[in-house]
Amino acid sequence: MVNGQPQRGPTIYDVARAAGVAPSTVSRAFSRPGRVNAETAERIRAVAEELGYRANPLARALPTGRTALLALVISDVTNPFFFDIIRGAEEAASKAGYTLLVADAHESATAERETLERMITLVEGVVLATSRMSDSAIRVIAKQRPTVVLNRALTDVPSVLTDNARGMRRAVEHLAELGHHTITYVAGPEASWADGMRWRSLHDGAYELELRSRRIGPFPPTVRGGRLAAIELAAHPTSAVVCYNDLIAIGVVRGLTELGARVPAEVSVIGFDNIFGSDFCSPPLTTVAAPLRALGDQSIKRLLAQLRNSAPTESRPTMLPAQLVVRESTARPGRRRKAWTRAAAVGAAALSSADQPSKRSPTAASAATSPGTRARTPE
Amino acid sequence: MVNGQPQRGPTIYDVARAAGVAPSTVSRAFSRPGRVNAETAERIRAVAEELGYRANPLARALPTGRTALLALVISDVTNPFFFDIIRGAEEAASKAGYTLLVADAHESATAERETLERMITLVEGVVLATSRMSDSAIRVIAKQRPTVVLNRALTDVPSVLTDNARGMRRAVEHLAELGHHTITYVAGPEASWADGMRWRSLHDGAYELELRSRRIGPFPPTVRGGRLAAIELAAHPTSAVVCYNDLIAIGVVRGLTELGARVPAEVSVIGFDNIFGSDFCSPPLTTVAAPLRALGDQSIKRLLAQLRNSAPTESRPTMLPAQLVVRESTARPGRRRKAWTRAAAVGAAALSSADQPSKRSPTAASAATSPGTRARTPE
DNA sequence: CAAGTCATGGCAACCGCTTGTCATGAACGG
DNA sequence: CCGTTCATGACAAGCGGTTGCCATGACTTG
Repeated sequence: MVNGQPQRGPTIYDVARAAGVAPSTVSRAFSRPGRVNAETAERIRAVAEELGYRANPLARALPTGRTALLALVISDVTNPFFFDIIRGAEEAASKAGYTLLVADAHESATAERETLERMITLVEGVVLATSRMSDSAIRVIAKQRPTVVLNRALTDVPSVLTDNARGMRRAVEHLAELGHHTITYVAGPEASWADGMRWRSLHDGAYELELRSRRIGPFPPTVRGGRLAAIELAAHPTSAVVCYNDLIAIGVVRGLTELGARVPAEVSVIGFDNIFGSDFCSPPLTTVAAPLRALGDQSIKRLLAQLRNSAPTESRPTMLPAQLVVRESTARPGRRRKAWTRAAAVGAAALSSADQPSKRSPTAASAATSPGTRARTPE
Repeated sequence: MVNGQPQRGPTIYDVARAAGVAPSTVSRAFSRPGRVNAETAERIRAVAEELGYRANPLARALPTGRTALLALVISDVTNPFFFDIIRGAEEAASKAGYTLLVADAHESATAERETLERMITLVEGVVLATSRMSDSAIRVIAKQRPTVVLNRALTDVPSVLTDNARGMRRAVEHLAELGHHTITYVAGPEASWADGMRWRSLHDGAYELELRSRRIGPFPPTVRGGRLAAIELAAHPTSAVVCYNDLIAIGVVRGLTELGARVPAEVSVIGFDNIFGSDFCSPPLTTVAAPLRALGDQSIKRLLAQLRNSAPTESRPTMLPAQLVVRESTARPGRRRKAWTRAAAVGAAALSSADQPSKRSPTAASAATSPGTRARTPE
């Protein structure tokens, strides 16, 4: 395009003139089905088509406030956790005739607020996925536009949650069954509501099953954060680790491996969310799968319900089930536990020995065997 | 919030009344710095602050056309390829005071066109990343709004590209150095411009280095697509495979492994893009790294330049360098090539034997060893 | 046949901000 | 002392739709 100004197309006035009716009639022909004589409407539609008329969403939104835009604020685009959430949300939104504005908060409450500030006036509703903002900041938002929070509970603000408690419970049971006695929780961001929830559930579950639990962290919810955690883990070894999320878990596995610990032979690691990549990392991660797509879908649906009813429909949180996916990062505890800790204590980048493939029974039917793999790390 | 209608805040009229000036003066106090007496402006600003006045972007955009919105259309949110592109783009956009609208085309030209249709009137400019639309469809878009295409060349439409040719050349050289004689290219979507480009470069490079090349596909650019490709590869074995992208490469590796072929001992696999996950899959992928972040950043910058100059500034494509990242999915060709093909021919889900860890020299200094890993696949 | 209904289309007033144009008066120069 | 110039602020016309209300005329009904 040549000129800088956005091109303006034909307006209802042009259509009206061409069709020999009033602009208001053109408007109604489109937005108010029965309000206009069928034949007239048809004629108008034909003329509009011919002229290439396209309603200007801005102009429409100005008097009505209906922008047909919904915002989905996520804490980090770079986190695969949000893939399917976005997908689910996008689908639900566009099916309802809305366009989704995806905004990234860069894991920062400030950035989140600023971004929100910028687009709140533009959208009809907001989904805050894994928000890093304070409760009160969220309430400020909720006062301006219908709001739904994802993976966070907040009185008076509708929310959709994963059943972390049950998921975590299953993870703990799994480890208990394998024979572990102590579980270490690798914590994620302090600002994360889910993090507190998960830790509490682990703690309670462990208590009931008579296991010991401890917690380290917080760590950034990234692969890098997980590797940091691995170093700390090396200092105080356990046989079983549950991580805030898969990203951390992947980092932990890699970090431990580099430090010479074998996963799962010496340390079992469980992640959370079942993100893209958790099945093809090495070893494939045992993880508590979040219903990602459904989370996105449901949060938009709740938002739409609110938009329609013009009142926060019953504010009980929507609770979606989690599911333990057992892969190959967990096994019964071995005994060579001290070996790698010492190695780690000595130096950094490991000089371990573990060479024979781990022996554990595959959890599912199919059982092809793959060659070993090295753990070099070109970060 | 209680009422359904988006809340309307104070307007310039309210501010004007409270400050005892005309609305136009309030408007200018904000948008036209020197146009209003400094003291008056200060007073207005104070009153506005006190009233909590926030300019309504819609109302502002209506007469001016300046929505401060930019669209980034990507072919699939679920593809990690776009992570850092989005990041880079988002950053560049918000630094320039624009908000980025990220839209997903679901790998479909139709969906892409529809989405675009819906938001083109809303945005000031468009970046088409890895578009699946036809050239002519893109030109139609470009006629309506300033447009930049990413990873695609198109006369008259500014573009930013990765130097695929050179990257592919490096990949081919790498395989040649290792001693491979034939290279199979696993093709991605036919609608992808980059796909054609990559294949051509591979073909040419192979020719010059006196290797043989062939091509299979197209396959969907997903892990799943890669596994499909693996089956086809099993029918016509080669020692070296270059894939359209990392996702396919990961799928190929997994598929081959399940079929009983050892990677890289029997088959070397190279991916493209260096996406999230390509470093922690098993084995870590040798890949041609695209400058993802820079791609996002540069495409927005070009778009902004166009927006400012109100004319497509010099239309030479911006070319960004690619880089071969050698990890562990490539090695010199082995001889047991026939083994896995037969196995594959026999049945599907593999029953291979390969058990001893592969032996190859790590490419970099550090060299910790990890235990073997199973290839079960809970898809 | 008069009065009441109803379907249909037009008029005009917004929505909130931008901006071209003009009025006003102070400062300034000759 | 008068005519210019300039800074400042107000007026009002849009931008492109939406929508409440009214006018018109056809049709129904008693």
